[in-house]
Amino acid sequence: MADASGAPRRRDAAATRQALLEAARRRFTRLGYDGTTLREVAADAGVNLALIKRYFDSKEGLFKAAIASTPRALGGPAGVPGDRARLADALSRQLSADAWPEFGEHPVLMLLRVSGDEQVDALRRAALQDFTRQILDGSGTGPEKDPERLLRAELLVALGVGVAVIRSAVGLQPLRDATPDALRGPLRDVIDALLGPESEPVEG
Amino acid sequence: MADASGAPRRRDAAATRQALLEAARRRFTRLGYDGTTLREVAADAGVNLALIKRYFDSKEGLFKAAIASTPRALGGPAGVPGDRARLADALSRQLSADAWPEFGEHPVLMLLRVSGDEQVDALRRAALQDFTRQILDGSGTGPEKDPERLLRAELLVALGVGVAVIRSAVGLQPLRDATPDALRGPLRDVIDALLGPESEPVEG
Amino acid sequence: MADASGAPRRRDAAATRQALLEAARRRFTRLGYDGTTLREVAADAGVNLALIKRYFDSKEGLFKAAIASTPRALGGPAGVPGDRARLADALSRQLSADAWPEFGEHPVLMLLRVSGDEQVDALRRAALQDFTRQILDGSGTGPEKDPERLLRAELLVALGVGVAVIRSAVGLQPLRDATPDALRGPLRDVIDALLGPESEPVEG
Amino acid sequence: MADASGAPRRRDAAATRQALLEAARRRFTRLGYDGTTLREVAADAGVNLALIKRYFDSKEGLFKAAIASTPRALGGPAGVPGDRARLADALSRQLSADAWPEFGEHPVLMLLRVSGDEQVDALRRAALQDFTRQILDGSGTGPEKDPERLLRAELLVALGVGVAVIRSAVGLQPLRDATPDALRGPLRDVIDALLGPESEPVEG
DNA sequence: AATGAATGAGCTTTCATTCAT
DNA sequence: GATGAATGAAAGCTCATTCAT
Repeated sequence: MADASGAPRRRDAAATRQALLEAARRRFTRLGYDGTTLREVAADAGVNLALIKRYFDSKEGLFKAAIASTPRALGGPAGVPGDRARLADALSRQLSADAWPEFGEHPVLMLLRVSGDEQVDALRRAALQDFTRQILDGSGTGPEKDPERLLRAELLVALGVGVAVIRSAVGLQPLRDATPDALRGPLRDVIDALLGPESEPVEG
Repeated sequence: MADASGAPRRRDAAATRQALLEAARRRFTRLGYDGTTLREVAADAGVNLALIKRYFDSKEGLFKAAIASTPRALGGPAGVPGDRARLADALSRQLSADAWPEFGEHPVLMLLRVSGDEQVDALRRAALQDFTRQILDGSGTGPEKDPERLLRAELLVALGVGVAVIRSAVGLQPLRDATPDALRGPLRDVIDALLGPESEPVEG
Repeated sequence: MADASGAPRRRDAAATRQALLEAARRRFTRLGYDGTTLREVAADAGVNLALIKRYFDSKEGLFKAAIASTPRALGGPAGVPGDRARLADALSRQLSADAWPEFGEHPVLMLLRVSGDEQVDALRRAALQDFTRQILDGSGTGPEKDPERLLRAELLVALGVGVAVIRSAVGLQPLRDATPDALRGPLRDVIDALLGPESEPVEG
Repeated sequence: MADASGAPRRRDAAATRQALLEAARRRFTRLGYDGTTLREVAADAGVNLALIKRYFDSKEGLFKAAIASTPRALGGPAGVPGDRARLADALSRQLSADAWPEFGEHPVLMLLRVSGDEQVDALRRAALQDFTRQILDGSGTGPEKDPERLLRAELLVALGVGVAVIRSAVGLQPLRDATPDALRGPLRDVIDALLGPESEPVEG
């Protein structure tokens, strides 16, 4: 569907692997694990089906690689630095309608469902815990580890997941086409509500 | 798994149909569309596989019926009446760990994914719009239909969806086992943040 | 290859199962486990491939059923009764060229190779031990259980297995086309050599 | 598994070919034709898979070479010389439990099954006829070529084949672990029974 | 109304083989 | 001479669906 770009890309293992990985990521993100067939992934990548076994061993291996190669940073180059405004900004961009054009959908969707394999579950949990930690780090308050604070950060993660899921599954308007600008205000309000007033502007 | 209650329930169309529907709802909710097999649904219901065709025509027909039969009320018997505290209360109960024991998971999960069929999409959209409307109705402010207010309500719906999805997919703690009491505070904060301060207690 | 007899034999579970079993037995006997494909077995039986799953669950299930349904009696209706001449007679008939026309080969061939599955191994071992016991029973001597006597009986079983294998694999002449009459003399000599002179003609 | 001896054995065609051949012989003997995969053979030999094509052209080519390179001598360095005792001795050693440690199983097992290819069949037949001839030569009687005598020699070959097959396939005890000493007596009896009393010790 | 036999299509996986380098 | 990338065909298995009682 995508990369079958005429020239058969012969004899380039790295490129072939990469093409398969990207095709898989797109399909897994949009269609889920069961909805994705290896034949179609191979066709998208423009290579032979059996190469999936060669490079990823099995469908599960391909899925794990796809999950592992998914972007995890919430915000800028080095994650989200420490203040509330930047967190709101990062989230509103991440959750806007036209983010992730190369996936077709928000990549977090790949983290959901399938279940069963313990290793996959661990990967998914780790990814989401990563998001939670980034939110806490970016919330501009000390690392006081009280459980309610953790719960509140997880609720913010849940909000993000829910936005991605709803957009992908049913496309409610106006959420479906919301721009970063439209989301920034409401998200900032939610962040403040969940994480409390920003701790003193430490830096003057 | 459930209703194979010995006596073969011969010749009771309505009961048979109902048994199939409930079995299907449970499986679709927990395992998704692809993960649910008609044989198992029929076995759960204790009836013959071919009756699914008779009553629902096809797997998709069964799925549609399951979606259509899913509870839509956010709160009490007639939805959520008009004040902020009750909305927070209803949501915290709905999203707590042990709600919906008869489904195994939060029923909203059935509304997600599969896609493709236009009719199914319409059903799902309608269900989620229903939630949005109930939230707006329950938010204690006038029905001023500005789009941002709608977006903010949808974000609250997204939060709920996200909680259900995360709990089902990966089970982050402490969110996974959160009780209604643990959720009430944070949710109240989010509600207030998204829907603004409650309009003056109209009734004096 | 065999039973695709025009009329599709619709709606007769027992007959369908039987047809599959016979087709499987023929193929397993001639071609071994790996050499037998379920598609061909189904084609031979003139039924759909998926029915193998229905009736035997898997290839291994089919194989087990085929082994279990294989004849085990060395001789007459009730095994080999007690004297040397009848044992020689039974063996020479069993190992002659044109025995087992309905299998294509000697059914003992199905008992060989594949390995791996413990349950299958047990079935095979039991079948061959059955033969050994029948030989000892038919040897006209007391049941003195000394190990060498057991070893000698097993060598006789080995001779039978070897004849079947050689005939099937390479077809050495004159062994390949040997008639019961041609085999009786040599086999009688071997039996006597292995099991010792017949114990006193009891009914002297 | 065997020859991956560190240094990549570069540029030594004969050694590479030999390593492949030995690895193939081991696998074919233990696992049969279908159970042997070329990738594993190549891995055992520590060489690249494609070299099998270079040296043996195909899986069948490799199999033919493996068959052709299998030991055919029944007894000592120059086959079995002429007397009955030595034949029994040679056979009992050949058929004992721990003969052929370098194959894992008795090499005659490679001669069985697969079928189909005429050339392979000819090789196998020739090998078994070789055994038959050695037996007749070693039986201490004149080369009177009557067919029954041939049949009797073939039955002895069949006994050997059967022992190897049973040991490999199911492992009946006590045959499975029989030592040369345990086999010598019974085999001597069978030899005498099949080939008749030794003709006068011609050589004084 | 209800049952269970039968089917066709499609999936993942496995291999021998071929092709560039 | 040797390597590793790439391919095509076929296998076992699963499932929604249809057909005959």
